[in-house]
Amino acid sequence: MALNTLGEKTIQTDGCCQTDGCCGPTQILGMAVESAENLAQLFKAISSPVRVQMLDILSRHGGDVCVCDIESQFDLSQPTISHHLGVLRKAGLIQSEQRGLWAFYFVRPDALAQVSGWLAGLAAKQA
Amino acid sequence: MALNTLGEKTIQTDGCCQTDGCCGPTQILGMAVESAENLAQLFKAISSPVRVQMLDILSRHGGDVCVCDIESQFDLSQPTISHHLGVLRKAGLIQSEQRGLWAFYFVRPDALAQVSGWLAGLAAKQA
DNA sequence: CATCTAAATCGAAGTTTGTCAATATGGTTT
DNA sequence: AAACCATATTGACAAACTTCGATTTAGATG
Repeated sequence: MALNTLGEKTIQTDGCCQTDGCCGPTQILGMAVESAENLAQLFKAISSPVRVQMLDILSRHGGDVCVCDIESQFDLSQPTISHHLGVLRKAGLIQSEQRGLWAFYFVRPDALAQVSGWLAGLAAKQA
Repeated sequence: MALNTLGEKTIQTDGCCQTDGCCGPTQILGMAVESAENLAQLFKAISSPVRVQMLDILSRHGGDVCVCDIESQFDLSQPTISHHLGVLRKAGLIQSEQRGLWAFYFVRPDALAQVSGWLAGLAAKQA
């Protein structure tokens, strides 16, 4: 159990361990580094105003949206739009489908739910 | 309404407008740029593995956590820890309280709920 | 087949981020 | 008051990100 220099407990152990020696201060890190990296990567993918708006557009529309229509909503070059869509796609948050000359994008609700769920869990643990 | 060069509708208008001319293609962007920037800033604050783990630690523990105990969970210098905590604090996701020599941090569930809520809304809109 | 079009990729410039050593700040102990 | 301790701030540097112009790719059209 972690003690500060006053000898006070600075981390309360929960349920499983009420006594010293049961589980040390390392216990307060309950998340695998790997999970943290996966989650951080998802958050990083959303962490741009452009990509937030892209997700908004795609979700607001029930189905597929043509890249050309996304492009027209921003004052950005075509390569930049393509880059941002690529970031969201590589993160697994959206998916694309080629139909003829056009590419259509749509959100992957499962991926969004995963991120949303983790955040909801954080807030919920706060009694 | 957006048409591709085949003359096909590439964006379906929803409920409010079924005919051309009611609301143009600009309608598909339903979010204020300002909101997008605010949300993106919150996501950016979470978009690092270190800060994801910090949020996990703080939420896993019901109350305040001393900085010294957070520090001991990472193989990072003290200034770096302080920097990451500062990013989360400036974003409004966590809050700190000075008690004597020590600083204690805790999460702000309302801020987490805001982000989580937006994401849940995105996923929900997908019928 | 030559041309056109939509989207992706490449390469480069400018900006932001992550990290640490050094230092500053503000409270505590002797 | 002098020394000490925990945390924050500053300054510097490397890595990553954003953006664009130029080019490439792949499908459609004449």
